[in-house]
Amino acid sequence: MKKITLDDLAKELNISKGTVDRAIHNRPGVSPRTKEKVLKLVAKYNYKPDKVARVMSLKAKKIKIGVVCQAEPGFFWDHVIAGLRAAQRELADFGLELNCQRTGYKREAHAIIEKIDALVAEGSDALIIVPTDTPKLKEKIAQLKRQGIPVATLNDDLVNSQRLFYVGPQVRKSGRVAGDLMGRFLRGRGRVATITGSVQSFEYRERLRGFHEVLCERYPGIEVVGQHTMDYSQDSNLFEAFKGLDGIYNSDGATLAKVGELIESAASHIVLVGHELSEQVEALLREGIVDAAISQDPFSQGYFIVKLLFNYLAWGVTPPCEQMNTRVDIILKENINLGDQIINPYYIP
Amino acid sequence: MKKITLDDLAKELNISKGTVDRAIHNRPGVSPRTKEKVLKLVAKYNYKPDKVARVMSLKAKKIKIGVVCQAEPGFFWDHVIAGLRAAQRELADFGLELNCQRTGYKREAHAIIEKIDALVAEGSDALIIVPTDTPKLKEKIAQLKRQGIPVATLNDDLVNSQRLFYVGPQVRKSGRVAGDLMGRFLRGRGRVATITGSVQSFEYRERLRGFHEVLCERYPGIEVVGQHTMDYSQDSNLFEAFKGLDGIYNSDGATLAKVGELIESAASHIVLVGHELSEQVEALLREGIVDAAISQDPFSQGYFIVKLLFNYLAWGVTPPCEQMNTRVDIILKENINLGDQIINPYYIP
DNA sequence: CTGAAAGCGCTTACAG
DNA sequence: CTGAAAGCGCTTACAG
Repeated sequence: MKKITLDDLAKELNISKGTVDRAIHNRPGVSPRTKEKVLKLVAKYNYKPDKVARVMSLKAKKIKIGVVCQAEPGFFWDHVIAGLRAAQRELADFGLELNCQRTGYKREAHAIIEKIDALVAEGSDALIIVPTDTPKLKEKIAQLKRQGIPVATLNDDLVNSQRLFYVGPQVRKSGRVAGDLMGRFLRGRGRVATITGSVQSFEYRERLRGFHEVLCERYPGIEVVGQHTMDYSQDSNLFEAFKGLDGIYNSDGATLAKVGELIESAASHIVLVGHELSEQVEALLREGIVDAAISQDPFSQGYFIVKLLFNYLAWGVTPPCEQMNTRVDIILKENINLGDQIINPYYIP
Repeated sequence: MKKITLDDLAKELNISKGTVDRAIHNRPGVSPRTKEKVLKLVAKYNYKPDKVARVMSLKAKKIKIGVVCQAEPGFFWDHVIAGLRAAQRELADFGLELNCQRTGYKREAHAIIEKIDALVAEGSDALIIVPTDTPKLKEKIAQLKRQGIPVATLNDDLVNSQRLFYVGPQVRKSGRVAGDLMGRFLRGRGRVATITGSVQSFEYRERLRGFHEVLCERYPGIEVVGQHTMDYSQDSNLFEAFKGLDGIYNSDGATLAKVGELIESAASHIVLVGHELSEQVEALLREGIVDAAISQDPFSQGYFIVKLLFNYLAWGVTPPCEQMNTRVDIILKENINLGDQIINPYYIP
């Protein structure tokens, strides 16, 4: 029942540990015959190298992961970064080094590629990026793959690229959840409007699509009477547009607090459903202005993408699937701040 | 910038590594003067022993955690166990051994204590238990603490005991969330009844309390017209009692599927809010019979309590607080099965 | 292509 | 009370 070691295998085959090790890890300089013998025995005993010993003997070698990550809005991305850092702390003793480069709100492909090149030059073994959907970036990812540098996508996927895997939300589903909430809160009837970011984005479009789908399928008594856009960084007055509405769905994750304030100043009783938490949104939830906020669990996005990529690099563990999704959390007045991250022993608030 | 090691400290003080090690870990046989010198230097450099090397040198020593855990209902506890196992797999190479003993639906103190004694006899370094609130068990926990065996409570806390920490849900809050949902789904008016488990339990009582609190505070137009009990293991017919109701709150986590089926057969449009997921409850959510199920994230309960206790035993990391809460997840038709556990690389479905 | 040996940074049994 | 040394299970530079 004792755990089998390299030494055991070497003794049984009457060869040295070094040779066994080389055979197992496909290192050059092992005769095919020897290699075969070794692999047979490995399979027989289901031998797995001891992780701790491996890290121990590789002390000098660091595993470097480079990150190119959006910086704004902070109420969302700060939590992603907190997750990245939590994983970094957890894995520091196992040789992980994380280099995190932040970009602005607009993720221009050229800026991302520039940061990627810098990270590669500095010696990154793998990259985590928040991509934009451009051919240039896809080509870059393919090229990195050829160089042996795997890329994982965070928060936004790049489906037809050579990226290794994706960690992030299911945006369409989160739109469907919004539709579900709106339908229930209005008991199936009323006039609603949608407000979305002015930027053309896959994310915003998919959310709206999910929202409309659910209204069509299950709440025919709800009429969508207006579709507005709004900019994260500019003021906007949709005051007039709110008249006579029963509900508003705010589908981008950046303007919920603004919309809430507009409604508040209009002193109307519109049901407001939107995405992402921030201090302001939490306050508006408490006041009853925002009725529900749907969160995509930013902390977990950062935390798990690092753990998954590290497992891949350090122990050769391939993730269970290509797309791994964070939760779609429904936050109401009564479950703001419940549990969640605080339970993670590496989380530092 | 190089990481400082035991050897560095020893060289700087012109003493041996062994002595430095003994001083740092409060092991016997170090003169006060030497100890002081060492600790001063440790503080100066903020020296932290390398975790990997520590585990490496302690290979022979296992850290044994014993678990006394409820077994039923399986739709809930199976996920707790899955979480325990996930943590076990993650930490196996670091010396964790987990021995999990399961009890039945009713957690009799004497049965729990029996299992505790067996686990201690077998050499457990620490215990995780799902307690019942009896003086005997509290006394047992105090006694274990005196023996140097820390106890963590899972899912159900024992507040005035000597337990080290608690991981589990905030039951009162989850009742409040239920009240919030009921109020919103009924738009603030209607007749509702509550159904709870027939067992006297802190958990059930607190949930009902939270539910009533929110109705009182925020939804005066909702009238509670009936309070029923129901047994997890017995049939029950509340058919008549459902007449004329707009909503039902099912506060125990075990009978939601049953209540749902009763409502289904009555073909009525009662809003049904309850706790915990199971295959049947998921089916009822899809059919629209159950309107919302509130989950307390059983997987995380199992996963994190093991990680936290292991961190305490292996590296001396004390958890950030005494009570660590898992999430209060709101599950509707549209966010069944979204993300969550699958993202954990050690989760095996 | 293969082996013997040193080393990663701790811990501990043994000797003094 | 203190030191010198062996050992945990891998990896790799070096020698053959």
